[in-house]
Amino acid sequence: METKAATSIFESLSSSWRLEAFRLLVKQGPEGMVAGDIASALDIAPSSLSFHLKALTHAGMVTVEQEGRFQRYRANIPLMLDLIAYLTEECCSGNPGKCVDLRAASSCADALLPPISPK
Amino acid sequence: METKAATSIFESLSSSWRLEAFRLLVKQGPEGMVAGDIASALDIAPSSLSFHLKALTHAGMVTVEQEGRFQRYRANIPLMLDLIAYLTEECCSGNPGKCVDLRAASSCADALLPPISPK
DNA sequence: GCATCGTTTCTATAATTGTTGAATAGTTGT
DNA sequence: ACAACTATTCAACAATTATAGAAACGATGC
Repeated sequence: METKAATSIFESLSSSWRLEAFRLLVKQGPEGMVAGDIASALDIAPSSLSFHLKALTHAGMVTVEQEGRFQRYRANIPLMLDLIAYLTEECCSGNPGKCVDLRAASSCADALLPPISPK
Repeated sequence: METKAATSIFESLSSSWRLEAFRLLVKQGPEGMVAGDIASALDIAPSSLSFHLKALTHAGMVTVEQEGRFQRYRANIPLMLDLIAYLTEECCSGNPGKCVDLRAASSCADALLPPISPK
């Protein structure tokens, strides 16, 4: 992943509306949600939601598919995982020992970083 | 993690300067880097870097410690991992089957999400 | 104490982002 | 073709964010 793509994604998650919408879609899984239902769930003006969904779509974090007169949105989980990989890659320059203490301090601990191994 | 804290973090990673600085610090590990070295590495004006490091510090993604006349910055790895946990929690409402295909599509695959288990 | 070094803060300006309501466009059912 | 429904686009305005250079601040060494 390039820096530009990553900043675009982070920017897309940097507003409350957009983060809440994305998390809602992550929770919803492959089923996704149509725009109107998202607007209802978040209690946001349709035009405002459209603005934010467009930002998420442009960043690639959500996909949209027409479904009759509805627009169905879905979270792009693979991209989310790629972003996580981008953020954590080269952690401590791949030096095993340096990371362990830092990992232990997280509430989610080891599950979220690739297994410790020499570079 | 609350939404507000998460958006603050995403916002702090949404500029190229800040993302590059943070990744540099992640790579550097516990050793961290002093402000001047970061500025040199990124080729950015000191006052501009200070502005961006302040944003990262305010979001909690980096810590700063005085070291003689230098300021040493370090990435907050545990918070990074907490952020990842926040982003991935409740994925597909904890419904095992729905996630597998999505996970497989990522270049980093299964390592990055908590093990699949019923809610 | 004074000059120097590393860094931050201040000031002004430029650029970007978010909000709202009205208008527009596409889809469906009659 | 028409009216109803879903959603996006547009336009104007308000608010926020980024930049660069100058000034200020704290720490160090002579």
